[in-house]
Amino acid sequence: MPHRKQQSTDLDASNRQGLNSAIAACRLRGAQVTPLREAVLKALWSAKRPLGAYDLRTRLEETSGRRLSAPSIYRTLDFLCEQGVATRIESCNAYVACCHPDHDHACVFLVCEACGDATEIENPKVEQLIREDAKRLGFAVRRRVVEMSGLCAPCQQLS
Amino acid sequence: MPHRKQQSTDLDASNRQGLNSAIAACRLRGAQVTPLREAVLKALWSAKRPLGAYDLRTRLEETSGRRLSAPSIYRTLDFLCEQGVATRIESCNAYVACCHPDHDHACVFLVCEACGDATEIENPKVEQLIREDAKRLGFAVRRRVVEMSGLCAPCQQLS
DNA sequence: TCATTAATTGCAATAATATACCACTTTAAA
DNA sequence: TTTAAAGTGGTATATTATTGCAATTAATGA
Repeated sequence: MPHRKQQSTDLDASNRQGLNSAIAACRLRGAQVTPLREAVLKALWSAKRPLGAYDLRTRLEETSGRRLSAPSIYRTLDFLCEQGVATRIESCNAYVACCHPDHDHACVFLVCEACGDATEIENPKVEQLIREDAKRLGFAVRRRVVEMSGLCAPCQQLS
Repeated sequence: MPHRKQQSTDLDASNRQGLNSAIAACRLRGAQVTPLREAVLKALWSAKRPLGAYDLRTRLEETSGRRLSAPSIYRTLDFLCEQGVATRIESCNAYVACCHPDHDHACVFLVCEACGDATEIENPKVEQLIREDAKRLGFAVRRRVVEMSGLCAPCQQLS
């Protein structure tokens, strides 16, 4: 029986702050933060866990009352990932709001197979180790994917 | 202009050895190595780079002259991954023969975006760092995905 | 301000990836 | 050799993602 956080459409204070700073970061770079982009980002912040593109679409359609096409969703997600304010979790085909958008680092995600929660942790040492390995091989790293799946502490209790 | 290794259906000596030791490893565990499983594994070893499930199907159909269903391919790939003799590269939706099937470690893959080659490296320190992080959070890691994408040395020269 | 260009969005169609389900066959175990 | 388990074949379908083009909106420069 998985432990599952309650879904809510509104943001608590800390998430609202995260959302706002993400928006500010995009604007600083001269990127347009359109209503659609903001709505998608807000949905990610309010979900707190990875959402698939089509899940996200359903949520946004329910919230906004209008239809959204798959390409719109994917384009928007691509934009948010490029801006570093969202991240694609490759092992889930899903997307989360990024909690540390301000610097270029190797985020490590711990993804619970039972409840679907994804915890983002930072570890500069992991980043550095990998960078050294890559350098030794002459490989120019552009993107890092570090994802652990397993069981989070609450779900271990429940199983 | 990407650097691309030549495709070949036959295995050179080192790949043949890898294939054989993978087969032996499965058998040691009491797992059945059926003709289909062996054929898929051989195709992965001869490709040397990640192949998508449908690519793999095409190759096997060309080699064997008979049709193969998608479910057969996926089931076989799941088996090979469970046995640790193949790995799914999440960021490519593709599969490679695993070069180090014998122990449970965090493989790091360097995937070239230009030529598609995937280099597997071992780094026990990465494994350990991640394990420590997870332990601190009470997270029980089951599966590790560590993938870097970028440009391999030969492709950097060509660009 | 208005024209021009660039960026963004809408949308239909379709591609690519993956799974559910059920019948049948082969292999392993009793 | 019967029985149970494991593996395979195949259809259909689910899920995830992209292409291509038209319409719209926003940014830029005269």
